[in-house]
Amino acid sequence: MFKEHQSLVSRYKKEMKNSLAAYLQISEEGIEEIFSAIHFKSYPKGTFLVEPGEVFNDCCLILKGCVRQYHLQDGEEKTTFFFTEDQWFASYYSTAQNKPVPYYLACVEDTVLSVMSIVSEYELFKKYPEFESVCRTGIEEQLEKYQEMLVSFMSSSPMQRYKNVLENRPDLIQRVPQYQLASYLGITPESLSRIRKRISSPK
Amino acid sequence: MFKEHQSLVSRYKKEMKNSLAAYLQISEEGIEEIFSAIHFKSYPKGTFLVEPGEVFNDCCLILKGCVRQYHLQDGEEKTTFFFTEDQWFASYYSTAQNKPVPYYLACVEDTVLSVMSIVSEYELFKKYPEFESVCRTGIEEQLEKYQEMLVSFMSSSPMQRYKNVLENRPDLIQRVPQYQLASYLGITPESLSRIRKRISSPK
DNA sequence: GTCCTTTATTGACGATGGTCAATGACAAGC
DNA sequence: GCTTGTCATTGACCATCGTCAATAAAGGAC
Repeated sequence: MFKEHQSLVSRYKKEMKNSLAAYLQISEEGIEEIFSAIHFKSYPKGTFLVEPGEVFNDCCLILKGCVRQYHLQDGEEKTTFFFTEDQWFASYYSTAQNKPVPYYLACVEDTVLSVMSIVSEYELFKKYPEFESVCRTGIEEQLEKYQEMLVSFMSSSPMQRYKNVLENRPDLIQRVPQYQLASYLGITPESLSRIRKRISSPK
Repeated sequence: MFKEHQSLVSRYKKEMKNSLAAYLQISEEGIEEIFSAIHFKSYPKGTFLVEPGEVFNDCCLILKGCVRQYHLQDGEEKTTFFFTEDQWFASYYSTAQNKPVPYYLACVEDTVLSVMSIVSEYELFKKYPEFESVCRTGIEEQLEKYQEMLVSFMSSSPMQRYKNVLENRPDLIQRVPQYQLASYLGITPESLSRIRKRISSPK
């Protein structure tokens, strides 16, 4: 683990425990048991969390850093998501069906995650229905978010999509190489370059 | 309710009760209570289930028919989803936050739904954790499905998207007017028409 | 620092999509 | 039957995107 991550992690641990206690009206031991199923991990830039062909069994929350999801299509990288601070990801399908995922998850930056295996999650759900409730609500929110992303993507042009990113996730443009951002917008790096030009010098 | 829907509905009711009993290891009365919160409704083609500005409080499963989600953007209809048999939809965000939805849900055909209000759902969750578990799993599946849709949409061209529909939901092409399908694919009716031509007569 | 790889930009050109207008096909209402 | 309105198709024209190639800029390794 990186030196600069060690103090971060101990802070995150405290925060996480406080959040658990705030959201769950259960016994101290319950909180403790759930907390002990959470692992804090630190990865250097470039690390793959999972690669095509592997089963992905974890639910990961980003505490610091950035993770990119992409797959190869005819030799081309297609970037589909950038996860950053406070966003989480998992593949319930891969875990439940024991099927490999078709994509890479790669750290775009040095990254700190809190990780819980889906199996522990399910065991804890049985034991603490209230924990299941909190997680279910989180999943509902995530579902809503993905629906909105889909709607937004379907009903806008590449230029509008770039402007959306500028508006809603301006940090991404600094953090992420442009060719990755381009495929995230569904276009080629050349087109993104021209869109940026068109925006900066509108005739 | 349509005459031809009445016998359908009584069949669906039986099926639904059987499914509940199969998935939930709880008392007869529990099943009965959950079942009684489900309402079966039949709507003629053209009915709006919800319109922009209204709060949407239900979780709807399509037993028969087709529902289209769309919104207006600069006066243009943007179709974002077609829900058909065995698919369900809800807006947990709208219900939980008491915020209006920004879209229409309109029946493209005469449609039969099973409906449960989200409020009853949450009450039943408290009473029957096992019911919550089953629903959570359903939501996880839905989340996974939307992620895949998003990935598929992001990484394919209009022509590929049309071919995907041909492949995966061929019925849609018969059931739905082409101008609605076009905006579902993110293009204009004219472009869809040309894509169809290109496919049918490849030079 | 230099070298080398990766990434970003630019130009040229063909393919595709958007727009507008005209036409054709079809169904509903009278 | 005719009319009307809706939807689908086609053509013309321009904007944008993809592709390929060349060049410039940035970042790492040494």
